[in-house]
Amino acid sequence: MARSSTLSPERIVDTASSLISERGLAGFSMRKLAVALDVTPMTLYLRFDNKEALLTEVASRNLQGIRVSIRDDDPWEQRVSALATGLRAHLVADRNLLQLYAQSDQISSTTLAAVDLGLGLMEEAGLAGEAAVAAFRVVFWHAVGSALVLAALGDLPANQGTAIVAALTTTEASERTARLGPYFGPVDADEQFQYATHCLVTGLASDIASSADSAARKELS
Amino acid sequence: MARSSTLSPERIVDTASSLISERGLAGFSMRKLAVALDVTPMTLYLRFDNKEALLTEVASRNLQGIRVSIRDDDPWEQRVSALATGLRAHLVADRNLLQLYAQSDQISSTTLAAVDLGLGLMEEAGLAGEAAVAAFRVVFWHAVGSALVLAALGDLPANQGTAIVAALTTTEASERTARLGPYFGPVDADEQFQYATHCLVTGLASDIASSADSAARKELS
DNA sequence: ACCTGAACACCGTTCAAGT
DNA sequence: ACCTGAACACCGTTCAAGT
Repeated sequence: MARSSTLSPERIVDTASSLISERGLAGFSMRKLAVALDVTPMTLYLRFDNKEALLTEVASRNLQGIRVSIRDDDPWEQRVSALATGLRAHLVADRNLLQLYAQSDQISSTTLAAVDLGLGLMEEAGLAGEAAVAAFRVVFWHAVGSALVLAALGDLPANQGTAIVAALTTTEASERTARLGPYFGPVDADEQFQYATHCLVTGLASDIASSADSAARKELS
Repeated sequence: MARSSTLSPERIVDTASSLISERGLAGFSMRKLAVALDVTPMTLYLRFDNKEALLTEVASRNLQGIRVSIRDDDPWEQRVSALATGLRAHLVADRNLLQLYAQSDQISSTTLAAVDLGLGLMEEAGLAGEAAVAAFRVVFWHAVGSALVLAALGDLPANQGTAIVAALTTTEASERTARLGPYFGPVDADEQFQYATHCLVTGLASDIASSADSAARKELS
């Protein structure tokens, strides 16, 4: 009879995930996890090769939950932007876990319903095969990159803003940089992302349109 | 008389920097640094509050070396792309140090000649004040985000490519995703970045142009 | 088969003491 | 003023032994 107390790998990953989410990656240790599960540290090593393997599993499991939904009647640019925003929002939702993704090499090796959605958008724009995948990658990594930047900068955009002003004005700043320095105030990371995404998607659309043109010209000649 | 053996903070930071660069951040410790400097660990704590403060100093010092040069006679889009590419190249140059930047909250608080260059490009495009800074930020964080993505994924794009194919085909993949799965092969990270940068800069240029239009319209009415 | 206690080789950091 | 030895409270991981 399978005792309910049997320590399944799933329960280990679950507990590790909530410990990290609650107290942060820096405060996480195999020993604390063992205490939380009421076992000896060694017991964990019977399920996972080492700490890194366990963390990879935690990251992978958490990323599988990504779901993004967009409104079908919106224009193309807006739907692509919504996809990027949704992806980023999921990654950013839990700072402690995001920190984990950045160390686990696993972002791309998880199943994403969002991948299918994104590929659909690219095919709708007229791209096929490798070109569709390449265009999707641009949007996908844009969202991931923005999330990683946010994680790297921590939760103190105000602090960061003042810091750059200080750096820009103390050193041999050019007239231009000194003049624009004050505008390096606190950034609204979401607003910043929206602007960047708008530019990226606009550029992507125009690139797709112009390569469709040149393909059409090629067919005529 | 100042003995040459006096342990300056600079020498500590220098040694820490090369230890991390050579053997990686994971293998770095205050004790090993102390051995390398032939002092007691405690001596380091007389100069720095703790390990984190020392690492922040290392990151900050390394980022101050960023220099990007672009060709003045290239078209605007190309120069902006070159700026982004140069920034990213510097960040990516040393993987071990990049890992460090991602943890140090310091990317933006260092002096960058590149900042001045980027701001100049935005003013040249007709942007002023806050709008110039916002546009520059888009390009800057695009480069940083891409570098962080690269660091997060490690040096194994081939591996990563096959992993996503496996994930896409094993699960309930839609017809579309299964069909496009094979195109998720190994990615050339630099090529990927070039494409994304091209889209971003194209979109930025068109956004600048269209807001100049609407500003002109406003002035006429 | 599954789990444990004790140990090894490390950490970051601090104390009281030396010169 | 500047540096040290010894210690504290942790780590990840492994061994040999238990049931």
